[in-house]
Amino acid sequence: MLSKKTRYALQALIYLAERQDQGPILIHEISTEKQISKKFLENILLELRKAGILGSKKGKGGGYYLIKQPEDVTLVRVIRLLDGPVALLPCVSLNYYEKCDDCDEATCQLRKVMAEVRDETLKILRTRTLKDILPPKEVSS
Amino acid sequence: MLSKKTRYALQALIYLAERQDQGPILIHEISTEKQISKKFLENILLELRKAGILGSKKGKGGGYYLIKQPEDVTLVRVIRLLDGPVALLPCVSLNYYEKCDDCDEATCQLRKVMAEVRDETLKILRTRTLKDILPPKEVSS
DNA sequence: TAATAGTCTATAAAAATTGTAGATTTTATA
DNA sequence: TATAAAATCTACAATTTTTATAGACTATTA
Repeated sequence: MLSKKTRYALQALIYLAERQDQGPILIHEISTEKQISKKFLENILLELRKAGILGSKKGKGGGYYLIKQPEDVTLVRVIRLLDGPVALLPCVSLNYYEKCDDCDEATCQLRKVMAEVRDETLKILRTRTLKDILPPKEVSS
Repeated sequence: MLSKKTRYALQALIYLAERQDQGPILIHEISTEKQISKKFLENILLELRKAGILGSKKGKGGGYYLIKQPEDVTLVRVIRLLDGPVALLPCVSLNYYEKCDDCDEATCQLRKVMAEVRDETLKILRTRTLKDILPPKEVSS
């Protein structure tokens, strides 16, 4: 399961993507609109900024804004940043690899299955971006 | 990531599958061989028994044994039992569904992506069984 | 220079995971 | 039939992770 942190991050990113031309948006506004604890959201937005996805401006008229195009922010990037590994076992994680003490990697069959799961998951999460999860435009009747 | 509980369960199942013809195996033996806390393992084996995957016998000469054929124990079954949902969001979980408070299911685009991830993951985990993760037979030279 | 708004460090609270204790029940067998 | 063996059950404890908060600090604007 994705953590709340990741889900909050995605919600905030959607909010900012929808207002990309409106200049800096207040943390407070996002936290109110999306019902996310403001202090918690601060940390999340900061991480997204440090990762180069968001920009920020301090002081009056400040706030956060998307500095990438929505189609350039992959879901896997956000998930890894806030949630950590995508893989189901540390020993098959590409970005957070750790040897597992219980399996011999050369022969462990579970590892092979989990590597397949990872690959199929990545196939999807690497190609889908923020743009793909923006709400569909309303069509008037 | 799979929990230790699930990983311990899989290890224990492998151990028992390899000894399916040897009658009941002691918890103590599995815990020693696989380096798993005995008391913790007790709980796990009990869950597997209640789920109808293992059988047990009390008293002298007792222990646990596999009551299904390894090819009939899917990985998804074990994972769901010990770990819970396979899906990355509660609102796309087939077995542990919960409405999410932050998305409108009809239009939420993230939900669609996560449903795809779930489907691809299930494609693999539903077809792979305990038999598939047993160690390969040694081939003499 | 006052008000605004993000940044930083640290901590606290809550939840989930992992692990333990000890009494109880069942079974085999001496 | 008494004894030892081994799973079962209930409850709790410790640890780790996740989620949330506090408050001082810095930068910016007007």
